[in-house]
Amino acid sequence: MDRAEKILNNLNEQQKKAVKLYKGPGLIIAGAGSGKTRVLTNRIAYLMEAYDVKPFNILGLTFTNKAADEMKERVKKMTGKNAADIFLGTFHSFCVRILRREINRLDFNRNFTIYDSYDQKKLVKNILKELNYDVKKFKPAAVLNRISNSKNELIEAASYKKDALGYFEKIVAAVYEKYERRLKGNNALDFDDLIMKTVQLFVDYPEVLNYYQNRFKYILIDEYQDVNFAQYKFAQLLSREHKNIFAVGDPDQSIYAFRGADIRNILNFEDDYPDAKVIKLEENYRSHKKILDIADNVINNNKNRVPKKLKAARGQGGSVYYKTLSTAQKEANFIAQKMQSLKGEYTYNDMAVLYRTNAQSRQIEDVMMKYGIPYQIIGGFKFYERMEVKDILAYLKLINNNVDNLSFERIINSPKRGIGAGTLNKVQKYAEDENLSLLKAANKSKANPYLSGSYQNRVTNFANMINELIEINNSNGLIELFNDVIEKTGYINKLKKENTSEAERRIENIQELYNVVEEHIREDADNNLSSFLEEVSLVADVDNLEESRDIVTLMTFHSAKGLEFPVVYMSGMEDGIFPHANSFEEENGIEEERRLCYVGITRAEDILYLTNARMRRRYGSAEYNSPSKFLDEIPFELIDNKEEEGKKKQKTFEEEVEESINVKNYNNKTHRYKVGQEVVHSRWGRGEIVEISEGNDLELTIDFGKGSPKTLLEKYAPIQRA
DNA sequence: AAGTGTCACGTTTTT
DNA sequence: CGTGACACTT
Repeated sequence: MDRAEKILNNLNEQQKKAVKLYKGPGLIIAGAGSGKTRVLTNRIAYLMEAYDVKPFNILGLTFTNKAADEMKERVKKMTGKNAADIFLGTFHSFCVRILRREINRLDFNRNFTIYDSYDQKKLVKNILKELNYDVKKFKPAAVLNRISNSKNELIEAASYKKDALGYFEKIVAAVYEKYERRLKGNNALDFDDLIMKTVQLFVDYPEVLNYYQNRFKYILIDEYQDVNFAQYKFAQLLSREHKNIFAVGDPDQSIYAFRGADIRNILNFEDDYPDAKVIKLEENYRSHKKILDIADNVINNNKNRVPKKLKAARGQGGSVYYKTLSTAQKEANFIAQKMQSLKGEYTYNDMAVLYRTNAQSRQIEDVMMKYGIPYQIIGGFKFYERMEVKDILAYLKLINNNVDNLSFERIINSPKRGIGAGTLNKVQKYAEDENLSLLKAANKSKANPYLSGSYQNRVTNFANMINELIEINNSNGLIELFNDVIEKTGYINKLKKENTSEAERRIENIQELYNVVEEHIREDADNNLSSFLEEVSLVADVDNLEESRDIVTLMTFHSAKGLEFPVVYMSGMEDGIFPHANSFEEENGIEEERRLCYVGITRAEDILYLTNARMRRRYGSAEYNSPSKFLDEIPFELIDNKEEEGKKKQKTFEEEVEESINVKNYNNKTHRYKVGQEVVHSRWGRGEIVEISEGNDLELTIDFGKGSPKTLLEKYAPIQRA
């Protein structure tokens, strides 16, 4: 059997048809778990083996690096070494690659900085203030949202202004214009620019478009249901010449409307590409039938949808449980208990907890710790949002792009060097007078008339330090640069002097960032500052998913797309949480939430838990939600534990609360322990409380039967009531 | 300039 | 409940 034939092995008929598509547009409607990654990777391999397509003529676009890396790995396995020449990456990373080569045409410099949402918000806020708008009345986030949406629709500042009718729109228009000028001045692009500017380049410079059209003759796009207008246009332009566009997606899994994804892009594919071959993959290899039936019942409530029904290749079996708990706390406890009892039959990395908002992760995390269940949180881990990490990155950004004024502002007095807001203001004023970047202005501080002598010195010293680091970057590698940034800024030294546990954590985070640098060099064999910053800017949370250790995964429904787990816990199934209250007024909001629910259900292979709480705390105060309307859409007979639940007399809410708390009053709070009570500790096992004392914190003395009784702080001890 | 205290406000979801 | 913005003090 030759290699091309081998690629078709173990594929079903529809998959084979898809993989064998050669030229012309193709649309693969791939239901959840129908092997879409397999089709994508096998088609890439098949193009090379059967049709002798050169790897460097193939472009594969995904939404996360993780998806791209997985595909790369699989293609490599099937075809051998030449897979390295295929461009497989995210829309954003591909666009950055083009822009690094071509952006000088748009009057930017190649070493542009990529601003993240935090930077963007800061910039918008500065501009609102400069334009004398009240930031409390006109929220930077809201203004930024409008700007971002416009960019996703390829609407430039000038044309936004033309159509701006309302009062708010006019303000947005003014900010948008200034925002664009500021970005250009800082030689920076925001996320949305990465796509928009590339499209602009293609439209304005036909020779550029022509080059990339001929370079990438075969284009494959994953998650096509989630492309926004800019990405849609981008793909259309790039494929216009050779028409070899192969789009894979599932309209029922479109969940990114809030960032401009437009489901019509996939629904209208055949209008855009009239001779498109359309293939449907409806065989699901992931989930047991019961789970698919539930998913099917839920998604069927969407009106705006092309009917489709998945067939369960795995057949009957699978379990679905539904449990309501009195509080979110108990819901988390319930999940942890079920995890422990499934452990053995399943491993921890077979299990995932999904929730609608990141804020919900906290109480689940607490309980995981309490039970000693190892876990990872996707997205809640805001490493790159930590102050110290952002500071060090700001140094690196300024070194890489000397006109990046936003980074300059961030670090000129961090760590503290006696340059406060007043002095910064004077540097800015001088920079404006002389039309200089802040760093250039700082370099000329001796001539700055606004600054007195001692402040001239402080600013000059700072500028000199940056100059030195720029020199170091020119002649040394990344590691040396990183070490010198730490050294010359005295960043870690100053933290050490603080001698607090908080400072200790900061130092650890900086060391972690150092590890990221090392790993970047190791994996990409790339010792270049610009590529490091790019990688750091374009990582998705889910890219850091740990799969080799035996740990449970906690993440949002959104992050879970594309993943699968034998055991899935869908938590917070409550109206207002999921579907989220904000979706109630949005047009098609509920349908989008329902698709998200569908995504959640179809992550499960064997066992699905649906849980909710009657009471949960938000902003510190109690909130009472009724069960999610999506639960009503699941036929009763598909729930496995209904009898058990039915037999047991439902306790009233008050009874359950009574049972769980209120043993003794303490600091105006209720707690759950009393002397003589049995508890279980995650490490020492069963024990009895022999003493309770009330210092600043509640202390429990517990006798575990071996050795002397141990005194533990209630708020940290990994214990629960037996 | 830097440190401390008080108050309002927020949470969808993310490349 | 936390965070962050701003006012006030040193």
